Amino acid sequence: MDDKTNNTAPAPRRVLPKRVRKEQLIKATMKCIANHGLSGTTMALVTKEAGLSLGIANLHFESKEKLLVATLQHVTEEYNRGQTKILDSNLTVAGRMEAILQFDFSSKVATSDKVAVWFAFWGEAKSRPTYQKICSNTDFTAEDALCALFNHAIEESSYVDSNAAIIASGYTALVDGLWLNMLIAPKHLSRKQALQVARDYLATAFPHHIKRTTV
Amino acid sequence: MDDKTNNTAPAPRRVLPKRVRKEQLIKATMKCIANHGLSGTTMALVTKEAGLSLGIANLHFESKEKLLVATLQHVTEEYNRGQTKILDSNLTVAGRMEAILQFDFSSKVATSDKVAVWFAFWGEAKSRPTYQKICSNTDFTAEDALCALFNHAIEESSYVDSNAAIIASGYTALVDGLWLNMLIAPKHLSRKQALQVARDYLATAFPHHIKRTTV
DNA sequence: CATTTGAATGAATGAGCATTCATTTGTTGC
DNA sequence: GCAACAAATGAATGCTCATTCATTCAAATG
Repeated sequence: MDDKTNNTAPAPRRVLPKRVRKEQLIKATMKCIANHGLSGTTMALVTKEAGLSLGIANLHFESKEKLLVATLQHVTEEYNRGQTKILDSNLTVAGRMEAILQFDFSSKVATSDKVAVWFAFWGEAKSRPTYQKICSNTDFTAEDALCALFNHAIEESSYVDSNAAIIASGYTALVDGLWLNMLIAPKHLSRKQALQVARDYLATAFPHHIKRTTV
Repeated sequence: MDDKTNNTAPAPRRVLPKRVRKEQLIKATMKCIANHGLSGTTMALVTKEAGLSLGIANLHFESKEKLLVATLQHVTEEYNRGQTKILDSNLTVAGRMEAILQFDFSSKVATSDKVAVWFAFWGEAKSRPTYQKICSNTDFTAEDALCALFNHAIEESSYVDSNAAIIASGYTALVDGLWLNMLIAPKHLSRKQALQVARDYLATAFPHHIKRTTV
């Protein structure tokens, strides 16, 4: 009787394709960074979190450093893809703006885990060219895309004295700053409040496109 | 020839008061964090940077952790003191606003070294209650103080539909975000540009107090 | 000048951690 | 059913680094 119901499950070892293993490990890395910080993230913790053996991360990623970079890329690429999808959609300019707002503060993007990863790397970026490149490229991409949208809005309603580049720069920084505050003091700044602050910013810049929520 | 002119200066040991040593070590820690990141900051590096012996940091701070916390506090307290000094001054409301803008993007505050320290700890704050408390308290203090100033401005010029709390929250987040971008991509966002973005924000909210810089 | 005090030093210690690789085990082709 | 192969494991290895503490030395005291 090779009974599978023994509760001290010994070693249900499985062979799975590389893709699946990599994904498992990246997910586990994100959780570890969120819960223990970048400095507290060890290979032992990550592999335990993934329910796998110690050696497996090096098998699939070659080194801890490469696993970390892959994790950062995973998060940033996910963000850029989501943003691009909205900006390339066939919504109206106002519709796209509203969608961006919802996206930036949705429960999918503004997840504590993901934002924690984001800032963990940002904090080390100054001394790590690899991290710096990934982080800044993500930000540039996001900002440039927004700039294009804002220029359309300015043309459409001929706002005077408006500078799309400045507003895009401001909006990007504002979102980063709000995420930071949500991360560190979620009880002080909720997602809903952060969304209100961001909407307020766009409503002020583009009153014909975005309506301020009544306070 | 026991020649004292040998250029590998041997050991001009000095005894100095605790206060001075502590300050030296905190300065050195800031530099290390800026140049090597929090994870790359070792006791050996810090003490070498300070030109002192390996054991001295533990002598004066008891542990690495306590040295790091002292460094974070040094930076945050300096910021809060500077901000308070402006807000408690006898300048007009508009004058205080302008002074805050200049202060937040002055070469004293927005120094690469200091901002790097700031964000290095912010990145780890989620998993470190001690860091989290210091970082979030600093932000609350700054935000509350601004909120009071903005309320005065609203009374003064009876702006309609303005909510000081939201604007303060937004301004604080905006400054954090701008610092972040300056830190990571100084070539993409200069101090001057960042100041313009921040001024734009306040000029939009308080047009009677702050004038937009022409673009 | 002799003595005491405690600041400063840095070699030695030991803990923690990434990485390696011999071994085990599941899978595939014959 | 049996090789041959590749995925997975985790004990062992060796390195990095915070911390300790016996020793050295500058200043204060009489």
